[in-house]
Amino acid sequence: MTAIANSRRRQILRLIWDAEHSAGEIASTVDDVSWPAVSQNLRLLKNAGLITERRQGTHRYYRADRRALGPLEAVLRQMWTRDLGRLRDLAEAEARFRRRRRD
Amino acid sequence: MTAIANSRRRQILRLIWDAEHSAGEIASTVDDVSWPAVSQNLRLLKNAGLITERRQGTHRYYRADRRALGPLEAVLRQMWTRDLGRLRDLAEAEARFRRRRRD
DNA sequence: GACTTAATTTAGCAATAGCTTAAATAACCC
DNA sequence: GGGTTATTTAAGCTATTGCTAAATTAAGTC
Repeated sequence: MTAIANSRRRQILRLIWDAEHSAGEIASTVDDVSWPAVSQNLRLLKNAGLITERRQGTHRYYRADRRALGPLEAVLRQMWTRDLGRLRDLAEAEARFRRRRRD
Repeated sequence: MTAIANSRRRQILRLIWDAEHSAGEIASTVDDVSWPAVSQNLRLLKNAGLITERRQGTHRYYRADRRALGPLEAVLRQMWTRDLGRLRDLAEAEARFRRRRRD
């Protein structure tokens, strides 16, 4: 529960929702944060049993364990679409602002 | 989301799930915690829009806003029954212990 | 108005969460 | 073995969280 209470971790979960990704891919996608921070969040998610880890060579691939997430899945989906809504609103406000300046 | 990440607040929500209760009733039911602490958690829940408040005289009655909780309801129910399970397990372990001592 | 009861707000404190930088591990390649 | 790449662990720091005790507000009663 506390695992998905954090927005960075929700972002990570979204990244590894449909397909597995290596720690490096995740860390370079999530920005404004260092690699170790991402690694720590991955460990927390794994300890909570919400993601799976597959090691291959020097890489570690992570993936959301949707079964383990249970009813949290619905909550996550709601929050993700809400985030998208906020982004869209921001973009629209930005566009209105530019249009007004141009006129 | 962070609102229900806290076990005290989940406990409060369970108390005011089916019927409204006054702040005092809630505070005296939830134990190991002071009134102000309960009051603060109630305010947090209210700011998050998850509970409603009705004032009558010197009393304030709170109640869970199940519509606002949306998919969080399923998560809460799962956690509550899980807590019950833990309590039952504890009780059973306790019983086994006593039985063994009695023999 | 003074008094009681119900509840909240304020101030301050201890524990925790999440981060950063630097050091360590682990698998691979030459 | 030495070097490189991928990732984690460790140590330490700051911000936030949840609490308590004390002060405050608010509504009713005499």
